[in-house]
Amino acid sequence: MSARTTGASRTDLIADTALVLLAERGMRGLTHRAVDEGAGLPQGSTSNLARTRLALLELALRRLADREARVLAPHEMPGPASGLDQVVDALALATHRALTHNRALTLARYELALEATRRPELRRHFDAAGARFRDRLTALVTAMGSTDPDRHALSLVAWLDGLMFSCVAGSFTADVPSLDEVRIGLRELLDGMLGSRRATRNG
Amino acid sequence: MSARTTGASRTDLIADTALVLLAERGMRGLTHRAVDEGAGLPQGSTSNLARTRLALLELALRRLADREARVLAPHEMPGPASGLDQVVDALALATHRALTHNRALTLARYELALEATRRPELRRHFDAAGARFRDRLTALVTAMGSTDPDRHALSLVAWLDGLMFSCVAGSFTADVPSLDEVRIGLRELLDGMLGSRRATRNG
DNA sequence: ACGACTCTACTACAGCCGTAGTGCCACAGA
DNA sequence: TCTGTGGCACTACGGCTGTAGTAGAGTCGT
Repeated sequence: MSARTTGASRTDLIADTALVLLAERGMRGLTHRAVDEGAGLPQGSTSNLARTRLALLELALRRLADREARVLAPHEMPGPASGLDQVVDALALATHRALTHNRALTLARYELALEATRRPELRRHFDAAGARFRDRLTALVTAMGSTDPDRHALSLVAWLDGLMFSCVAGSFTADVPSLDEVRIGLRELLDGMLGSRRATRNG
Repeated sequence: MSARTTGASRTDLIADTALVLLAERGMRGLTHRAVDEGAGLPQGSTSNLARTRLALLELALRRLADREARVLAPHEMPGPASGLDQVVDALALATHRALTHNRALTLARYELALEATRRPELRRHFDAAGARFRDRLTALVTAMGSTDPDRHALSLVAWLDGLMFSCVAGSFTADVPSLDEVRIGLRELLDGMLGSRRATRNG
């Protein structure tokens, strides 16, 4: 309740508010003044912390990467040594959470991804964060016997990201698939990629 | 040529310019005045044709649906009676074109999809257009022997849309996959969905 | 030929946006 | 205690945005 938030927590508050605004009002709704108001801080606070608009976007993106890294933390994700089922479960769970509990964060990410198309500074941060996740997936499919890890990792990312986008902003907004549906679909994709030899093993 | 464009062609010119602006400058770059300038029309033209911002967005969305409908026209897409290979080829080609020749249109679609999250009027138009495509896919996978056509159609849309987003605005911006890579990935997904019985048939 | 109607060009205005300048306060080091 | 240093609150301003009013030109039916 201290109206006074200091240091890092103040920065995080502003960044989180920016992410919420991105999700709720889009790129046009993110302004210095709107963040001040949304965060309950006096006018000028945001403008002071992030002097330019680009600085504000970078702040939000850094915070987004932090929070998603926590969600996808290594200890949450199975290592390359794990079985297929564990990988499927972990990925499906993370995806399902992004559609429900973390919906706002997911939306904000797409807003920033589109903006990064036009802002090289953002794109750099974005690619760095994405590469970490992609490399993890590449190692995973390699361990599973993929014959073309890079392409398979792309395929996997595309399916996961596309499912999230379709359910959050696309033609499937109404009904979010259940965790089981995500799991089954993901399993099918992996079966197709890895060949039918391990297709229906369950366990 | 005539600096004077009349009637429907004028409307289309304004809508197309709006789509280009969405792709190149994003939601914040789409303004009545920017469209005037981009289209080479006198100031006030866009403001007059689409009095409010929502009207301008609806105009752009209608035009987008028209142009995409032409790309995905029935005679371009194989009917339910076609073989698996024809379906894969047609979908892969349309997707690959969206990444190369129609990249701007694809980007504009994602901008509008995100905006539709917050504008019920846009969402209605959007869902109607999406439903037509989805229904076609549902019929297709049904004809192929899918055991769960709705979920498989969603899976297919997710993969296609996710691939496009990842390559146009995501972590794979740099290298667009070749037409063959799209085809192979799509084939793998279908194999997984439909079971391995028709997996590697070729021809 | 003429009047009604539509489309176009131009202008006005209130509000909001990004950015930057300035003085103030709290706290750390000497 | 004095002083400097960094963050904070507040204010200013030029520019752009969405929206709307109005008058004139062009078009069509009769």
